[in-house]
Amino acid sequence: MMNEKMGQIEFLTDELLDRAAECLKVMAHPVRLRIVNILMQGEYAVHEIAELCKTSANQTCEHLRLLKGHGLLSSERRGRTVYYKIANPQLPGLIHCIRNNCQIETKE
Amino acid sequence: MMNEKMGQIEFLTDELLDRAAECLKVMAHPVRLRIVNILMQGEYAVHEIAELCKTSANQTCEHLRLLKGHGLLSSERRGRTVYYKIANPQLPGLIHCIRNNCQIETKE
DNA sequence: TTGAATTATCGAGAACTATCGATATATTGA
DNA sequence: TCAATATATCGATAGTTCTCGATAATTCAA
Repeated sequence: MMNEKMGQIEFLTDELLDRAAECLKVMAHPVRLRIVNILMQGEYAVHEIAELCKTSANQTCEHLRLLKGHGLLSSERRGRTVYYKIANPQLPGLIHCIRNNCQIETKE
Repeated sequence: MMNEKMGQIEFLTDELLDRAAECLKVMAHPVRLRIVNILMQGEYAVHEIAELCKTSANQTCEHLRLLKGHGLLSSERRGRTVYYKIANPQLPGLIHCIRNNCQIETKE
């Protein structure tokens, strides 16, 4: 069926698509995008992130936990403060790409 | 607070982050990623897409409707067949970027 | 006009995600 | 030890998304 259409463009594997969808689901939240955008400048404490994102401490923790759980961030405690930073080097590239390609109309 | 950290990297606006998150939510599904990946090769009929994605006709229609509703795809009926194609020129770039940057471990 | 093919929509239930308040844990300093 | 600060977790609720079967709409051909 439609063999003439095949060729030129690569077909992604199911496994890659599953992983990509999973990754996108994690990123598909305005606060989590904001967190990653902030952390592109360096390491920040949870309370600093919460303040910059205007979200409660516990919500901030949950977002951070999710991002960390997917290997996107890492954390380090120093005293009673926990600092988060970007752990996955691909993340800034993804953010730049989203910035350039997600200027898409929002409707349903 | 932490003024010394500001600078170098751009801060995205809330509005852009909201739109980006919305866009990512639409893309954050393996079948919808597959559909876009398929349509990067050209125009396809609904039943062809369903077959290639191994999904039922009605589910395929719903995914297509969602993607079309966000301006990512467009459709054209010829006879009793409806053909879909990519409507947003940014989409292939986003797919390439996802392909390159979403090689991320899947866990919780 | 009837039936088949193709696409689209609808409704219900399941599964998942977000949010919030309450509470727990960890660390420091008085 | 006690209180304060900072972070993390828990449980309930609300909201969203997914999936599936049923049904509707459109078009063509017999």
